[in-house]
Amino acid sequence: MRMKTKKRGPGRPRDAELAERRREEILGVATGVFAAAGYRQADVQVVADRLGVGKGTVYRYFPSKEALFFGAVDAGIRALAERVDAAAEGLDDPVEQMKCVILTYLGFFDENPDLVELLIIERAEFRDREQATYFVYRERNFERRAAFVKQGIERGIIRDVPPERIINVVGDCLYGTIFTNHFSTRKIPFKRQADDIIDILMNGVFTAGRVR
Amino acid sequence: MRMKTKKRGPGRPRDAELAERRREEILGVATGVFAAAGYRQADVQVVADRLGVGKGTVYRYFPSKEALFFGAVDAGIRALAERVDAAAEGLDDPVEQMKCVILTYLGFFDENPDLVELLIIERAEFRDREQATYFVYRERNFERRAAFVKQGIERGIIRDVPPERIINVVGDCLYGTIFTNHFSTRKIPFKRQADDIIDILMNGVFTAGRVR
Amino acid sequence: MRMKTKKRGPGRPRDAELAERRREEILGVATGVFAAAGYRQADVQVVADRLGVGKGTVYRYFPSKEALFFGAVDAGIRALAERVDAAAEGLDDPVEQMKCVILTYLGFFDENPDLVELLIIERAEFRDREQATYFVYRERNFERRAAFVKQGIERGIIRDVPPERIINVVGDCLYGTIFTNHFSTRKIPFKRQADDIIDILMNGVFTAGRVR
Amino acid sequence: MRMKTKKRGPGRPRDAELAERRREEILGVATGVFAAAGYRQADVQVVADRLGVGKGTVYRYFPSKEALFFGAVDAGIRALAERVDAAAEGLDDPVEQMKCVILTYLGFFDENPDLVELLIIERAEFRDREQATYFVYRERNFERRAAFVKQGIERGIIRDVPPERIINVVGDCLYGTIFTNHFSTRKIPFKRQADDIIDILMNGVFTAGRVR
DNA sequence: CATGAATGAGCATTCATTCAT
DNA sequence: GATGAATGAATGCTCATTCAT
Repeated sequence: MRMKTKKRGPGRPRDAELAERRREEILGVATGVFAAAGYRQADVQVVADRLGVGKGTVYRYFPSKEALFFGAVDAGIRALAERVDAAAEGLDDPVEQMKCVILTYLGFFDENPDLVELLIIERAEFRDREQATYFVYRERNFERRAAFVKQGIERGIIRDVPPERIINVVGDCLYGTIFTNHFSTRKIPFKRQADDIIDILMNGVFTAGRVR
Repeated sequence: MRMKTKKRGPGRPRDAELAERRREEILGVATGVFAAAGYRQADVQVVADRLGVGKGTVYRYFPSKEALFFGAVDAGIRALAERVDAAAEGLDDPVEQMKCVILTYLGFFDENPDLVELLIIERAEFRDREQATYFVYRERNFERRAAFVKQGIERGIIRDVPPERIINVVGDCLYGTIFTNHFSTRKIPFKRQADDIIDILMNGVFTAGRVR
Repeated sequence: MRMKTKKRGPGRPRDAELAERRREEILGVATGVFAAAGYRQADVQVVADRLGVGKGTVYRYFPSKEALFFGAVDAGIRALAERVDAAAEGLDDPVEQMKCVILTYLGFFDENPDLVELLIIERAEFRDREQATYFVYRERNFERRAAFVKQGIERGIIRDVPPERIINVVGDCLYGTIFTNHFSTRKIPFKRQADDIIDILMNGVFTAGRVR
Repeated sequence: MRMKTKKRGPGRPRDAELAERRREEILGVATGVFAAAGYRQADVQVVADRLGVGKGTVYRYFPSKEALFFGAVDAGIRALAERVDAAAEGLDDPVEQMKCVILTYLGFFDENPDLVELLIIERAEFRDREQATYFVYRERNFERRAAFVKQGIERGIIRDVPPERIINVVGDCLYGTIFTNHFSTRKIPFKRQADDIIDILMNGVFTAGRVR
């Protein structure tokens, strides 16, 4: 870790901050370009043009188009994770947490539709990868969510079924929802959509009391 | 066996049946090639090679690579629709029907993983299309499903919520599930998966009796 | 010349006439197709389609696309020659003959614009040929025209310059005229155009009496 | 010699001059290749090979084969116009000017036979264009030529006929001449040819004094 | 460091011609 | 004879990546 507490000496400063800012700028533009054009169709030259820099400069920051793409996906997923974590933080009630996660998740993709495109593109172009970026994220959260579900079960709020089952179904439902939102003509405000999903997932389709 | 009862004019007769068989053969191979390589990477020459025909022959049946791709997607979606319709036919009970649809749907994609790839590729490559093929299929079934849900509500089996809400959530859940199945390392037998989904969607996450 | 005075014996008649008619039909269609599309772009299949026959049939009458093209050019040039010869026939006055030839020539190409295209296409595509078809035609007529010019000189009507000079300039002028007519936006009725050309070529640009 | 008096920003500087030189080099080679092979048959790779550069480089300078072709035609026509204009400049006598234009025109095409091929190819391949490049050039010069002809008429040197008539016939005659020169086996030194054309066009075919 | 000129592998598509029926 | 299914050679164009300046 480089310390920056001391004043630097003479000479050109290694402006790591500037570099970092530049990197993020590039990723922002790249996200838009990839989302709009697809991986193959996206032209690194276009990214450079929009940034007002040379193509070589982009290659200084990212060794290849692929690296640029994955940089964009990672940044997107990281932003999603941060947002969801921040929203869920401090919510002790499992139910409240689940509701909050759903709402935040849908809200995030509503604001960042490009990321949905990136996720689909990742799968379409890099089908060899063992696990897509998104699912790495999902796995990383698994234990935390499972703990919450268990808590809910212990408190008698959540039905006593394997937590994994709940997490999977909820996760798939959300994943399917963002895809459908962006790939079909369906237009529902994400807040109402969150309510709908929460209602069905929480209470089920059946009239109360009836169990399969 | 081709009947030749009618006199025919001079020249080589068209054999519509043979042509249709050939068309389907081509689509079968193309599905595999596209699913394995992606749209851009897929080489029409490879399709021809696998069929043991010339590239020109493929172009006799499909005017372009794009047409070939959409032919494959359409055939897949049509097969899905047929299978699900056939399975659901004759089931009067809304609940039984819903269960059956879910099971058949997951079973179909379990058997035909290539179609999942095709769906994702369609979206990744042809993002300009107003509505992806899959969603045309979903819309086509909407009314039918809504009628069943209403029936279930009238009979007091299904909670009295807008049928649209149920159909959307169930649909998104299934859509998300097949994607997750094929894009993550998760491996669950589709039957158990169907049971899991049915359990959660039918009964909800909450303990019985509790409503939001 | 095949005699058909005697009745033929039994068996299928060698219907040479039908074949000839078919050949001409094909050439007529081919002329239009080549003129409209150019040599490379013209598709033999299109010729067959317009005739309502199979592609193989066209190839029965012409061994190759090239033969088909040259057949069309030859037919066109032959028709031109016939028309011009017929018109000039019986005209003894060299001046009347020259006028008549110019008028007929321009009239022919006015009626048959496709032939102009064919001539240009021949040159554009078959630049290896020693002499284009059109110039074979021009050479074939050279002697005849020269004889007339000489006659005119002897009679004191035509200036005493090498007949070749006159024939070349008149020929080039006509050739340039039909090309210009079809390749530029210039639209002048061919009769007036003939008058213009005749006026200038006959009387020159200078005021009478003045000679270089 | 490139001046570097001004400070420039980082990165490789654009060298507009070099680029222009390169562009012209490419056009020169392309002219030869198109003239020799025709548009369709010409292979951009051959152009690149002859230049000793990669195919992509050619495409850096010209966005398409078509643009390359039209670039070559334009350059040729521009060179023609410059040469003719330069030669005619300062000649006040309408007759001298006309003679000079004819001589220079024929001389130019004698030196640049490739351009004749390009003109014919343009028409053969791009028959949809409203007006071929050559005729744009001809139209551009029309007014200027007409003014000279009028002057000649006023001075009593040129017969009092519509100037348009003279310009058209002379223009068509020249156009027809260059085509004939290159498409037939006729081989006449261009100077003599110019004299022949001038003689006939100026003085006419008829013996002096006789007018139609 | 930044730039952008140069490269060339990679792929869809067309269509003349052949020949089994 | 007639047909049309099959073939495959031929080529324009794109764009990631490199590297001289």
